[in-house]
Amino acid sequence: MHEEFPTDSPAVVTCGLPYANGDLHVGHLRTYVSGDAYSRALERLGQSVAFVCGSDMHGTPIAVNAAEEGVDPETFALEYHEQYEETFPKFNVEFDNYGHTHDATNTEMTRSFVRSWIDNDHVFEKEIEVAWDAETDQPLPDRFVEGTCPYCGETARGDECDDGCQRHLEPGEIEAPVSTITGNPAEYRTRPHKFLRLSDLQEYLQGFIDRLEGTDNAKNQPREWIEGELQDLCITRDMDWGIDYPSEGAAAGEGGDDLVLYVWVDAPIEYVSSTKQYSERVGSDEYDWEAVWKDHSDPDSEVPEGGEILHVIGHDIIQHHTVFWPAMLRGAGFNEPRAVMACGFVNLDGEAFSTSRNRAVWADDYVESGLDPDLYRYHIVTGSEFTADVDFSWDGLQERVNNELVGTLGNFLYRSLLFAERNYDGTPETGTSETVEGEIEAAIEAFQEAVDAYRVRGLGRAPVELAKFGNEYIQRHEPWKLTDDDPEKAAQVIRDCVQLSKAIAVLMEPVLPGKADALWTQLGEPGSVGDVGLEAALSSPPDEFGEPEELFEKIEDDRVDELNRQLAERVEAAGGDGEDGPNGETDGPNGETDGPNGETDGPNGETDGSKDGADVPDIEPITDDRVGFEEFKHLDLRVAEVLSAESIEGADKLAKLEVDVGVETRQIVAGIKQLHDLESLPGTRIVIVANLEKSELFGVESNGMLLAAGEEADLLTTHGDSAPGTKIQ
RNA sequence: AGCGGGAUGGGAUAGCCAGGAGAUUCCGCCGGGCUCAUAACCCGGAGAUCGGACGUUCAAAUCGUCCUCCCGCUACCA
Repeated sequence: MHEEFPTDSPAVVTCGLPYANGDLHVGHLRTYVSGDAYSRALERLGQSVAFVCGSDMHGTPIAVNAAEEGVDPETFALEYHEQYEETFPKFNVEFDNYGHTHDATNTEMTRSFVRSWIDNDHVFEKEIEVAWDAETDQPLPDRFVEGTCPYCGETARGDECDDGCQRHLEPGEIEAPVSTITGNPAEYRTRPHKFLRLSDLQEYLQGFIDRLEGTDNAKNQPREWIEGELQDLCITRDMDWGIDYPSEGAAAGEGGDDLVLYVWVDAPIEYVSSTKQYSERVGSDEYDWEAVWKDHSDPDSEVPEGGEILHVIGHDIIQHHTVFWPAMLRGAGFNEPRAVMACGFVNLDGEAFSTSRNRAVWADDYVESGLDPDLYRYHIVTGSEFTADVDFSWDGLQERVNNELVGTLGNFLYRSLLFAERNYDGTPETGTSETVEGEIEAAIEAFQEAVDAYRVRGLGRAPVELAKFGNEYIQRHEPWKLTDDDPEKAAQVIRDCVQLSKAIAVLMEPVLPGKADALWTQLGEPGSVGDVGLEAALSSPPDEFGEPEELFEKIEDDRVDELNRQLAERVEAAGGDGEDGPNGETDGPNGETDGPNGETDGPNGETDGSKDGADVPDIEPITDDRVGFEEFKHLDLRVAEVLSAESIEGADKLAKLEVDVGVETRQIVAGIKQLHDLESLPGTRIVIVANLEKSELFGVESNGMLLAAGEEADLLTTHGDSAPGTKIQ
């Protein structure tokens, strides 16, 4: 359906926006390194490409954290923005443009998107119930409220059930809301909000998903959502921090209604804005953002046309990029993504990162280690397939570097170029053999295939495979023996090796850009290898070059020991006393900090001391909300006798009980596993709600509910010896 | 139980979508070679019923069905 790369259209590669709310760690960097490598690979193929990104500045987590620190959200977010901007180049991640969602370009671009939706009649207003803090008299959007998820019953944030079922929650959905500002129960108030009518675009999205390229997870996962009924997206929030909703009544640019746009509206639009900034800087002759992003198809066409839009993200935000985002683009008359590449998590020594336990290797840790950024890049890109999880560890890094980069790649380059320089002052005067030329062509082919299949790992493998061939080749021909016996043959072999070295420089550029440039210079080539295409892999190297240097150095054992020790000490320090939140937060696995999802806060978390006090059990006030006697009578409470109790495999708390309720034997599930000795339960009289709706937990049917008091689940029983089945009234 | 990811020589991984001689790469083990090279590199070897069972096929690691086990997330009706 789509043409192979390179195409005549300009391309844009984007990475999920880092959320300006915390430090970056080596897990986050997987996306940025991969995007950078992929973008560089497209350039090697001759594709015109812009690589853009920006910081995500809005949303409630930033507003909440800024408020905690007593600074305004803009100052707070800008600080992280600047930090990110400085960090990326340290990993050779070089965006053509790096903006942020709060800048003038994105503010205006976002408003123009919204105006287009309004003009195209995709927006409607609806009164909805939103959480409200009565004490401070303010609305409580998204993370300003916590409560119970209506789908799974877990504690959830206002916009996302982060601990539970991971669902996106629309405003007003959360149950038993509590203000995170005052800790008071929140009220619901009716407020008018704006919605993007996704149902208008359902048919379009179904076609879109069939056209979408990229990794399998990104292509398959959204089908479930798109084929179901799409819920309209609430695009506004009652808060100050964000981009004002462009009110129809007010003058252009003026905000209205005290509403700002939901952070997931302006965040992806930054992809467009950032491209525009790049375009404006280099000139539209060089790169035209509108050619990429605008829809250039016929007005009636069902398929938009434009440039090649490629999104590199973590797989926690697939839904936003394959459902909401294309709908947003389509609704505003824009082009659609060609591919979404979603990567897996990064684990640390086989376990998930845990920022709250400080069990993480931060970007700064790596920078301070003094190790070359290309080593990290190689390790993370080739450590597993892109969609699979990948493990980061200092030991793993050492093994890969010492064996593959030093032993295979570096060694081949060094021995070849040194031999060439000593014996021929550079490139021997003869042509490349057919064998070697064929080998290089095959490597180029493999590289091209990796790009077309969106397999970043293949980009890193290609140069190492070629070096491996080189080592075999040089060993097989032993030119050091031939210099006297057959000088012509020796020159031929070394000429081949120099050509292989040059090809390796070109092929390794995407993943190992710094090292590739160093090699390029050693070869006596002018300029940067980043300026040449793949065809340079087969063109003649300069006649002369100087003595080469070792491109990679081994990582010594004591270095690794030291790095491991530092990490262990830090985990120890953080874990020893620094009480986690009750749930011991792990970071959104791979750390796509993009958007408000996938974010977890730092140590301060969301338990504020007053709530988890096990010490002074506050007696819950008795509710004023009276029920009538009739209503009470609806409950059918019965005495029951426990016949058996067994643990439910896999559940922390649940036990399966068989109880005798006189007329029959019931099976019920109760969350008492840790609180009672199950073996001692049979024979115990308990009280159950006999007419509770049946449900299934862990695949076990629960037909009724056991009653118990308080946190310790003190079982309700009878004072006398009422028979099982006796009704309680 | 649901969703997702796995199960491939001692460890870690590729191959599976587009079936074709039992399979990649890295480490480890055994033996040999080379000495241009960063104690590097090259060659050879031991070692596997490609989790299990059916099925489709001339042909299955690869496709289908069922099953077992592992991991992650979810579900924990107090």
